[in-house]
Amino acid sequence: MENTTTSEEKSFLGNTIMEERSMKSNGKEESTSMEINKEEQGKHIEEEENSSMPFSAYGNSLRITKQVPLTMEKNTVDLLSRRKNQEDQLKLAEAEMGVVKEENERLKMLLERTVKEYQSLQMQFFDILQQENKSKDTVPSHQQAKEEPELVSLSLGITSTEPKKEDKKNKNFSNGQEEEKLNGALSLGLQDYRFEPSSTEHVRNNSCSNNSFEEQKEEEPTEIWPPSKILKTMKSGDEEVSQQSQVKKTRVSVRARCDTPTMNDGCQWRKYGQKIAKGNPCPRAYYRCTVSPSCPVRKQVQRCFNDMSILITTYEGKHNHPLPVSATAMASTTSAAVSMLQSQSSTSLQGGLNTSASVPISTSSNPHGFNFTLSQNPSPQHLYGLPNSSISTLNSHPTITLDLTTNAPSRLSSSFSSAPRYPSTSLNFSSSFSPSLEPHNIFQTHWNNGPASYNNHRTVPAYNENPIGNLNSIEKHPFQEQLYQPYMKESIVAATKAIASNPKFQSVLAAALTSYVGTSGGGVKENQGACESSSMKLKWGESHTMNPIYSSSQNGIGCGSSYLNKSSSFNSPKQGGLALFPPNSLQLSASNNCASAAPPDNRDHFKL
DNA sequence: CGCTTTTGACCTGCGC
DNA sequence: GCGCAGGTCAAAAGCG
Repeated sequence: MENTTTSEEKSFLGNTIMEERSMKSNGKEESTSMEINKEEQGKHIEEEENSSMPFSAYGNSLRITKQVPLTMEKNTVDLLSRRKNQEDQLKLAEAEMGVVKEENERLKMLLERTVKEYQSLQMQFFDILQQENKSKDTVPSHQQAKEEPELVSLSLGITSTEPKKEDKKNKNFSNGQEEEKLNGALSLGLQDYRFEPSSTEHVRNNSCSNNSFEEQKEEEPTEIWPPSKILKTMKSGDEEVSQQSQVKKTRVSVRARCDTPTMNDGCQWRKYGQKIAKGNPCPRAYYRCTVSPSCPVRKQVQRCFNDMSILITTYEGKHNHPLPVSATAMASTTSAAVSMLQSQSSTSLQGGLNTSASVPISTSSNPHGFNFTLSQNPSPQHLYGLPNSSISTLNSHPTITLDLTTNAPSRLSSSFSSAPRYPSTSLNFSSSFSPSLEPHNIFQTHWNNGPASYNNHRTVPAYNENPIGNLNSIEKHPFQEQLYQPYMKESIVAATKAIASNPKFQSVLAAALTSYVGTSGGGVKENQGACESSSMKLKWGESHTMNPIYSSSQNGIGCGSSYLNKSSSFNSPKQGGLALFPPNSLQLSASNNCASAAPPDNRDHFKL
């Protein structure tokens, strides 16, 4: 202020109003910013007023003296106008602060509501489980025995072990107890996904099979589970064993579009064989889980002959070791699918060997939702008039297919500029994601915090209380609008509808969503390394035909799996993050096919 | 050098 | 019992 006074004095001494004006306009004290606080402004004004006093005191000349009244008047007017402006600015700033505060409050409330909704959803989930447990009390003991393990395991398939083969395969275990310990102790969460065998959901044979899984037909010719087989096993006396055998062979097939040789599911796999299967010139690769030497889980990877962009990954078995975070997504999802299949199977068996169990897991109105296909029946059957659901049986390999390639409406395709060619849909899992579900990183940035973050976005809560209603309301909130990408909203809406019509779908969806979140959350974060060489980006709607999470391995195998893996050992086609996110859904894109060998440095390049 | 992939041989189950 | 197909083994080769 000292300088100001000095300059003003000079100005005043300069005897011209123009000079003063010039000085004021150029002076530092001129407040042009709202950032100046009231106190400073007050001082400023006061000093300026005082500065005018010396002026008259100096009174160097008559001429100057004569100008004093005019100068003072102008000065006063100027000061008043400035003060007015400052006050206006102050008010403006206060108003903005008020807006910000309101927004802050709104966000707080949103967060609280989200937390509440999450808790509510959790309670509902547990209630369902409890109800299921109650209903299970009435189920034959042998079935309980069969399904029990399912409850406690985060498995890709169903466990159990065929006496003969398993003994051979598990020879690494010193004894059965040890293995049991592993199975029990190492199980991860999300194991409680089960499905209520609601009778109303069964036996809805729909002949329409427009979208039946063609690949499934090829690979797994649908046929009715021969009653003779069932009878034979039942006659064998050891129902439990037969059940387990059946369970053991249950498979979960994931159909997803993927440019890379294999899908990244978060696990570490080692290829142990390759064969040309009948009906498909594309070789089928056989992988086994290498996270644990004794892990019985196997997976088969094969391209769809009709659409080479589609990768069919079939899982069988149950992990007997802790899974990488990135792998839990796929595991929980497949586990849920298996559980559903199992519940259906058991229900069917209960009902007199009728194998036409049906589970409506997809809806015609769910263009990018989950598409589950149960392979347990002779001919694909659509349940609930759902074109994408079918049941078939592959000998002793009941298979449930998660079809993540369903075409989405052209409208959707266009909205996601990038993947015009593959308008796929569905809730893909990434870590992908995935994305690189990503699932393949699918979500790293937004979902770093896992489920919690996810919930904060109100995706889950949205359908919890009032699915459709909330979703609709979401569209009205700009803030939420950003969070909810169009495809996301549509997926959720579709999922909501499906849930409304099928209780079992809740579990599946829950698992899938969990996968969604889980992958993006921990999985992606922890394992993105491998695949992000090309700065994986988690972009909503960016189109890439490849699944976000998928990464390629050294040999080209490795659809996004690597990016999820931290360890360098996770290179190759082995890993995965939940990569079930089709192009049109959550997508993680990589400028290149994420190579497993990608430098870890690029891990956190995910964007939403 | 250790791990992974490749690939031909072998094993197993099923249908005829 | 034979043939076919799916699935697995294991030695050799490749890769980092």
